[in-house]
Amino acid sequence: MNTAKIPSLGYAILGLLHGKPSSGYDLRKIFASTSLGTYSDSPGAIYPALQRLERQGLIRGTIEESSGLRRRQIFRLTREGLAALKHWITRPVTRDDLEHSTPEIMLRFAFSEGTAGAAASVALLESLESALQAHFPALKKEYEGLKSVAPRSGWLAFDCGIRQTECLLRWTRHAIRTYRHHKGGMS
Amino acid sequence: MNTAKIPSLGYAILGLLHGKPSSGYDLRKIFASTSLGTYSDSPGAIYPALQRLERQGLIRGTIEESSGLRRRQIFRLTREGLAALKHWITRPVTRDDLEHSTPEIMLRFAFSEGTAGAAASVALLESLESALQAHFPALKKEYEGLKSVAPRSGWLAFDCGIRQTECLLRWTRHAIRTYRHHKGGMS
DNA sequence: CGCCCCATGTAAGACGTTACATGATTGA
DNA sequence: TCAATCATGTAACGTCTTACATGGGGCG
Repeated sequence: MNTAKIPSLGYAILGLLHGKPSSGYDLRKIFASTSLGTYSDSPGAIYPALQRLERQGLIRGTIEESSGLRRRQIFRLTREGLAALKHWITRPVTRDDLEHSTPEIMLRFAFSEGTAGAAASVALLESLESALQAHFPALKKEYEGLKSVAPRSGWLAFDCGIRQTECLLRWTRHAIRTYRHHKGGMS
Repeated sequence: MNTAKIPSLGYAILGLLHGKPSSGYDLRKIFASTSLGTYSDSPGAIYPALQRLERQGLIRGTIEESSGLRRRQIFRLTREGLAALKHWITRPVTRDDLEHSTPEIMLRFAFSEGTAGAAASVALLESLESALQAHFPALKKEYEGLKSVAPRSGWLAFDCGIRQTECLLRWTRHAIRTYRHHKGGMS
């Protein structure tokens, strides 16, 4: 398998293209108008990213001549691109994922059902739940150590992190229940 | 005023140095052992950052000869550095802050009390609260639009974002109450 | 005609990552 | 003496940001 690293923006693009083949301009509009991970809508980020993905064989662009407007290139996922997307979505959540990029986990989950099916969504959620449970005691312990030495605003900020983690865990369980409840309705 | 942009890591360093003058190695250990924003502990990030900050006149390093070990350079904030740190902390929270970097707001708050005093901490919290309140309706509206068209995992992921925002707002109010309750005890 | 929207790109620079290099001291 | 730890740094590389460039089409 091609193991070149793909940045978060790359996966966002792959996920969007899987949903609907689009041009670079279309993608820019999506990034500009929605709070999808809040990636930049700047051409200097998106067009080079598309070039990289095409060079890696994960997407393929075809020029659309039909309409009267200027040349428009529509990109589609290749088989390899779909495989890379699925691989990214289905791999288990690690402690590292948790500490460095919760938003990226959410991006993975957002694309999971349409790309890999509801079973993969649930698997990702369960992986996230257990990673959170494993991570939580260490967080609490660091908090206890901090509370005695840090200024008030320091431990309060840490408290915010703990609350957000608890909130995330509650959401995870809620999402799992949502899937279990009406288990039908796969796309 | 010197308006060169300072990246998030730069402010993290300024805040830590304000708390306690340290060497690059000390800072690396702090980043490696605590979950302070989860910055990298790699020398390739920290030493260049220290050089930049010194070039900008925000910190000054003095070589410590005393102990038998290898040359150690201890960095301290300059007056300009303290001013830059205060300026960063006391500026109001914008919608842009909210969308792109909640962790950075938390870093600002964590350093606020020790750097600019409890009054600045409360001001930052109040600014955050009003920014969150202003941002919330738009979030909800986007959610309503999404719910009808996106796959389940898509709107569930968005729901997570909403819950986290609510959680952050609750924490903000809790933190404000904490300050109001025993208003004494400034550092 | 001038202006804005569509649509694509490039160039320069900043920042972080990974990996490597260096050298001194302490302890087995 | 060999390894680990303290302590600092550099080099190559990839990616993102900001700003600029280009060019067709519709509209007033």
